[in-house]
Amino acid sequence: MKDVVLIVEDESDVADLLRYHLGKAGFTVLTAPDGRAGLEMARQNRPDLVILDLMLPGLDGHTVCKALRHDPDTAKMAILMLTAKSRPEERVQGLEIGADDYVTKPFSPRELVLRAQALLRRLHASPRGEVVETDAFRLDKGAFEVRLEGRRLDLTTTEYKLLALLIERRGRTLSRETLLSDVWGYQNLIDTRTVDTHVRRLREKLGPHAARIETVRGEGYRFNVSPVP
Amino acid sequence: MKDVVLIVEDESDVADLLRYHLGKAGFTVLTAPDGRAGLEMARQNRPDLVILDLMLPGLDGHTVCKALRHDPDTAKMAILMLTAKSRPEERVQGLEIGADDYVTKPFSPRELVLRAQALLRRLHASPRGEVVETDAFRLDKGAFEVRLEGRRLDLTTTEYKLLALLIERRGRTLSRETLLSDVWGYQNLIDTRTVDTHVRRLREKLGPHAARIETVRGEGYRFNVSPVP
DNA sequence: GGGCAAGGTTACGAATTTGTCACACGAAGC
DNA sequence: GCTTCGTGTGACAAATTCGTAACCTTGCCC
Repeated sequence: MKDVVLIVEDESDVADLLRYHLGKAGFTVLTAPDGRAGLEMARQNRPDLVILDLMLPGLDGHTVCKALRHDPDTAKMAILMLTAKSRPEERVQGLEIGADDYVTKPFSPRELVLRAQALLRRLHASPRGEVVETDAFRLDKGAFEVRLEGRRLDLTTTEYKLLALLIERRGRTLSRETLLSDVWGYQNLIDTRTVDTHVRRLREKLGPHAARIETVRGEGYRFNVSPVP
Repeated sequence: MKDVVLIVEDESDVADLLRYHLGKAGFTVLTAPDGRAGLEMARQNRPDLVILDLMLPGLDGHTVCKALRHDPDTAKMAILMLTAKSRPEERVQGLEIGADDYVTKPFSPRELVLRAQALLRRLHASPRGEVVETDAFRLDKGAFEVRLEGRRLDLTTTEYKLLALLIERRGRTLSRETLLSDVWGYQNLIDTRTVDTHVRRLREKLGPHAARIETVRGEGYRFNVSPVP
């Protein structure tokens, strides 16, 4: 189960180094070049961990950290601060603002990865539900969420149920009747065309991956693991 | 819904015979002429059952079977091995590798269909989603529902999350902050009194079991397994 | 190409859901 | 008894969500 890490770092060589090592360690990596982009990406994609440079153009790390903790959607994320300074008072200040850990530059990539893993181990102490993963999708039944390439999809209950069903039975064509009976419950007076509308709404939210939900003319819909040839 | 069977068999007359009888028995039938194609088709189409000839060009049945069991996407499928040999040691070897059942050629189509049906009955009997049961409550995370004395509770998303959390951590007092952070995902923006309202709504739906959600004055709420003394 | 059926798209009103508030109630402290 | 604090209760408006209908596009068969 891949964890998602967001790197907020303006120096691209440092970001690349982090991306390489974290990727190698099995994380899904997102990056943002400045504080404002970082905040937006954190809110949109809900990473498990945010690695935050203290020195940033525009909003600095402390401000971003406070904002993350303050914003409803991002308050729970683990935050690891990166700083060039190692003075104890800086460290304390950082932790007070809400960072979970602190690493000083220059850092050993190995140490950083270990710290990240330790943070997430703590974060995951609460048990998660069952998880189904395909190449780009992750269905987390415990958290009621679907992630696409690490980004959390914002789904309604019906949409979640429908997508969860499609993913669980991926590779199979499911008739509208099957979908209606499993998602809506079986004693329904609901029009089968309703399925079409919900599929459309789902596809909209899947963006470039919309084609994953394939229409099988006269049969129903099917979720494909890899793009159709 | 129809069960899907994948036949991996290089002799087309045998494959046709199987296709005919399984189709007549109500299965959706897919075929693959060799091991490599079989693996690919299994991954793509996720059949319920794979009927696997032991003797195949290229990858042999044992290798395919091991590969199927190794990939999490295909590991749970039922596997029925077909072999020309009936020596007991072959049978044992096949079962050790992970096949669920074994049929020797020449076989009676009727027997094979019966064995396939038996395998699938077993497969479908095992529960899918995670389930937590107390004396009167059953939380089914897979089906997204809570049952009280067998009756399905009609809950909204928020109510379900809240009740699921209380049941999962039953016997422990959970503060409003904890509940907010776990159900809503954060603690900052929402009034803690909101929890009270949702607890009230839940209790309403629990009817005579309302007291199961105990108020711990000044602390929070707690779900009790047995009625409060 | 014409005609038809299946599916895509958009719009919209109704129903549901949700967070907050105001007030009522009751236990604990004085 | 009186006050206070924490919680229960009912109401409400805003936001979300849903199913349907109407219209448009596409694929398929002749």
